[in-house]
Amino acid sequence: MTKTPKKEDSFFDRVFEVARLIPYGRVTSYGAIAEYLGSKGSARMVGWAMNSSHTQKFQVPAHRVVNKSGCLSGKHHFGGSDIMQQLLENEGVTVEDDQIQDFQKVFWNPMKEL
DNA sequence: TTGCTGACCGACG
DNA sequence: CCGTCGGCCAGCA
Repeated sequence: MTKTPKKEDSFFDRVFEVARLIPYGRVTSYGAIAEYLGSKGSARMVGWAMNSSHTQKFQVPAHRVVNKSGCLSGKHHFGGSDIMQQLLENEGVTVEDDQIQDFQKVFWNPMKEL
């Protein structure tokens, strides 16, 4: 038994779960999700989880997750194009120079909303 | 199995 | 103001 559980209550799964809860036209930051999970210092894992998000069967709106500066830090991982920006603008979010405009306005806080 | 890296954040000088 | 470093956890070679 050294192994475990079939139940995947790993840090990653929680990140994906929260990411899926992000409403349309809203964005959040890695630190916000990490803090919501109770590990404020593990913001890196949130970003890493997004990288592994493609391994999940659920579609994870990683394009709605940006760094605390509102900058599309992970846009290079979406396919090498401005797809991330296009998706955000498609949802009504204004993005310029890889940076979200009115970030505070479209910012979605999981701790506050949930 | 061990070790390194990674889409961040905050603090320090 | 800007550059540098540490910390957090999990996947991958």
